[in-house]
Amino acid sequence: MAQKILIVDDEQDIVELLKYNLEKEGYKCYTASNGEEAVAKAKDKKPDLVLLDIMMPKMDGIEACRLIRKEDSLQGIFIAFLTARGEEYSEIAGFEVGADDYITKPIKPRVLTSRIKALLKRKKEDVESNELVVGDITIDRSSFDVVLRGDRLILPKKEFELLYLLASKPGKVYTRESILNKVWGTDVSVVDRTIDVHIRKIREKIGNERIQTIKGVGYRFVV
Amino acid sequence: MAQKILIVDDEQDIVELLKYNLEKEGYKCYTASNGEEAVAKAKDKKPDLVLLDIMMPKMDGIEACRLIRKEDSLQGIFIAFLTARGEEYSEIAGFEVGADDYITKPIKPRVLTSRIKALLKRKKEDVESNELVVGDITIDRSSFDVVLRGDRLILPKKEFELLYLLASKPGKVYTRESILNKVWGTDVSVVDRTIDVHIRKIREKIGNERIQTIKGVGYRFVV
DNA sequence: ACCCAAAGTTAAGAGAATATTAATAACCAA
DNA sequence: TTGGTTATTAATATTCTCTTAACTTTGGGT
Repeated sequence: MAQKILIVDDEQDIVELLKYNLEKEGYKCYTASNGEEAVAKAKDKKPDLVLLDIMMPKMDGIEACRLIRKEDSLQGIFIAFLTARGEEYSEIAGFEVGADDYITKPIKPRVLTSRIKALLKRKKEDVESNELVVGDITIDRSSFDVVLRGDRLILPKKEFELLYLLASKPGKVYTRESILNKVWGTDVSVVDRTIDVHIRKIREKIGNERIQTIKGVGYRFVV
Repeated sequence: MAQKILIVDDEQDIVELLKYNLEKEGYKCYTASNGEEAVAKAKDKKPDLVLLDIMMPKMDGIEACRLIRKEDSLQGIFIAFLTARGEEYSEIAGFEVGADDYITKPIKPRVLTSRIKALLKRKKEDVESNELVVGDITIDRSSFDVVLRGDRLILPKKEFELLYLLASKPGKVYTRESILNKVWGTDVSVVDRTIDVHIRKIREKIGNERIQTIKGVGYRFVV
């Protein structure tokens, strides 16, 4: 199935230009003209990639990006900013908010398509890896459930993400810091005990022995 | 250890600018001024990232990139092109030849460092999952495991760090002073017996003969 | 062989990190 | 909004690591 791209810009000309060129390459395109619309359409269409202009009325691209990143259902989505040359600050903010790439205007169609192809190729490779089987546990990102020796468990989001992280590299010790970065994100600030509490909840459900504590270091999942 | 960046550009000013800014961020930088030199230095220094100008005398960046990609010993290396605005063709060729990113001139230091950090962060996490194999012992930083002839041992943090230090250079004698500096840090003050006690605990677990005492000097790990 | 500084040993207590519990806050769906 | 679930925090308990002190042993130098 064709990969989907959501194009967001308040200048209609640019939207058309992009849409024309990308559809020629076989991508399915959707469009939006401001941040709010972008977030709504992203939730609705679940595109693979969002091309997001930064300067827009109502809600700017940075904010839209932040909201999209927060959305559970839009996890592996790629976001690339469209930015005019010279918007130095925005570029930095863009990366901090989790952009995967940014593309400078004026847009050169051949460059654009080449670049997008490269981006989406990476993505395609990632995506197929969403069912984890470790020992007697199966963790499935797409259905969001954990199956332990035949029993289906339901974990809330944070617990799921945390378990998924640990189980994705069995044996590897994750420090509290890296757990925070990966499960909670870089900008939030939560107290350390929060992690313990989540670990405890998970242990309650899957058994104590599967997650080990390495005191002074972190946690790891063992088979 | 600091991550290494190889900067390649024929314009000395640009090389200096990049070097200055990246070293300020704590990266170790090497430089080259043309494609041939770049390939040679890449093989020699094994950088984590190559910043590669496209237009250069002797051998251009595209060709250099191709050669680096072919080199077995340089597998996981990252390559980002430096490209002047308007070099449309080159950008496309760059992606086709396997660039991970490209950065447009004129270079804005804050954007550059922000971007490079994002790139290298991904990489660092992979690399650091390295294991040390000395004789019949395997010491794995990422899992915090010490495996002795198949048996998995769990050492507390300090013991682990100490063993890791000694085992990282088998045969080398570490003085008490340097052990303190590296395992405990420069500012703390602990009594000398503390080291003995830790050594003892380690010896208990891995056997006496693997860590030798050189009286009046220090300790060393032997195979 | 003796002395003495350096290293080894042991056990106990301080201290730090994590576990647990319960209460509160944020969130989401009906 | 409301009711129910999830997330976070605070307070307290528990566990394990680290350090120390006191004492013993070792081994090189005279």
